[in-house]
Amino acid sequence: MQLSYTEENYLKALLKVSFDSGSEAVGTNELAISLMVKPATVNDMLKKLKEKGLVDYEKYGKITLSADGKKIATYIIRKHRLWETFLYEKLEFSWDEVHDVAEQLEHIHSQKLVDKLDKFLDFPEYDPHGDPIPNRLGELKVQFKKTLSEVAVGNSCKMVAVKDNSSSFLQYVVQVGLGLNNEINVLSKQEYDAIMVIEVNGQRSSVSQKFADNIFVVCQHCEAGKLCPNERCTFN
Amino acid sequence: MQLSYTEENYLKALLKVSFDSGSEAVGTNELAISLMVKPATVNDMLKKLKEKGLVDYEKYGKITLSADGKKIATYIIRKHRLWETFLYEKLEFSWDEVHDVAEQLEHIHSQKLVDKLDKFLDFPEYDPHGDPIPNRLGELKVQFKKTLSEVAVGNSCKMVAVKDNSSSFLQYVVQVGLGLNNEINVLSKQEYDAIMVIEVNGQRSSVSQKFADNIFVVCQHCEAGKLCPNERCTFN
DNA sequence: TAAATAAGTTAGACTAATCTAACAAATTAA
DNA sequence: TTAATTTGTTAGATTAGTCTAACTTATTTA
Repeated sequence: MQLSYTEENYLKALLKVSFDSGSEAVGTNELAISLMVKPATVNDMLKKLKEKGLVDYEKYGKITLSADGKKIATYIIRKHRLWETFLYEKLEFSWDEVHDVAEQLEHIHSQKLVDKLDKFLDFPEYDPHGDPIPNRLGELKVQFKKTLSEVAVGNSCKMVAVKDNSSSFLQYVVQVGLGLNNEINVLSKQEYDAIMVIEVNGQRSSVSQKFADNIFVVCQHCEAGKLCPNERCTFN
Repeated sequence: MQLSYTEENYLKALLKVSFDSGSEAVGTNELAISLMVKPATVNDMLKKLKEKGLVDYEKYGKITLSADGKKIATYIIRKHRLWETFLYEKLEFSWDEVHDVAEQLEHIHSQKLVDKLDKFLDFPEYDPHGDPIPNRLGELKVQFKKTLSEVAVGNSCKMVAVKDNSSSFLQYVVQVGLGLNNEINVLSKQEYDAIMVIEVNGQRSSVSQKFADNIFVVCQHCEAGKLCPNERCTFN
């Protein structure tokens, strides 16, 4: 089934929104905001995607991806993250530049291209933002991660990914001296507005709740994909 | 000016048809055949492209690219050929597989991507089919080449490019034992239907006029981009 | 629980890219 | 130099993706 650029984007958005919101079921408005179109437009497209068996959806009900739809959406995520990795690793794009170009490249139709790119990159497991790359079968590593905002004062943690992939956010992250696998010490936290003082490589910065919500971390003793062996770890 | 996928394809086709036909000016029908749409469709698009100042065109007259149009078309060719080179050199695609994927990749919009890809490939001058790759300024190497069908019996020549980039043709070329920079001896030629017997690396094959029309060659003494110093060379 | 608000749907319109069928102009050939 | 043929144009229709404005259903809250 050959889908249009737009249809692919709807499936991808559906997967992403359900990831971010934590719940399988997604609403029309939510999706419209994510895709930057009007709810009416989403409604029209939903009918088409339902017709094609890619979403499960009843009038006035919540939207979920069908098994087929999920497979396709995951494949698009795979392509997106492989391209990001290519741009970053091979073409020396910076962290904050890769997302927008990958948004285009993810829609190239060629199974062979994806497989060969994967091999060329030596089967990477994570993209430059720390997000796991689905494998050929659509499986992806589950990380036991929290957001920085959940870390208690006095604890330290390791940054493993970012939630927001926008250029402006990523540039800010770099400005704070932060990068993947860096250790972060949480020195203090305002009760009123949750502003945190953090320390990274000796550099102290104050960051907002919004900022901390977009940084994913694990306990520095944790290994990716496993529960931390440290009994006192607050991340399990 | 951000052009659509389709508009870009019209400009590219215009450049390609005028290359192939040898004349700047192109007709509606010719273009329609090249793009595999109906003449009426071409006519509609031409009005739009004229509106945007990308083609010069009067009712019932011939079509030519404007300076702006030519620049854009050349840039698309540049992207196409760089991607072909990437697929062939880095991802180990075969000769006949690169074209179709490059047809998609050429429409990715990112100046930075093109420049970085160019650098990554070490500024290649020719693509896997022997076609010259326009540089950043849109300049491209001119080759003093002929088609195999123009070579007289008893002469030998060197294959430098193919005209037809289709998978089926390229597979046939490989089958004949032929590749870029191979020497070809023209052993005989039928007067009636121009069928040629050629020899490549000791392998003899009979090839049709159509085949020979799609193989570009130079005298084996010629250097690309220069007139051959050999006075008896029939290629100058 | 009834009114207010939020969420979702429908009808009707627009644009881009395409088509078919009919028509007009230009070129070629008898 | 007219008729036949080729080439190019126009009008009207279609599909995909989007919109606005008006409407309906569901949820929240006073």
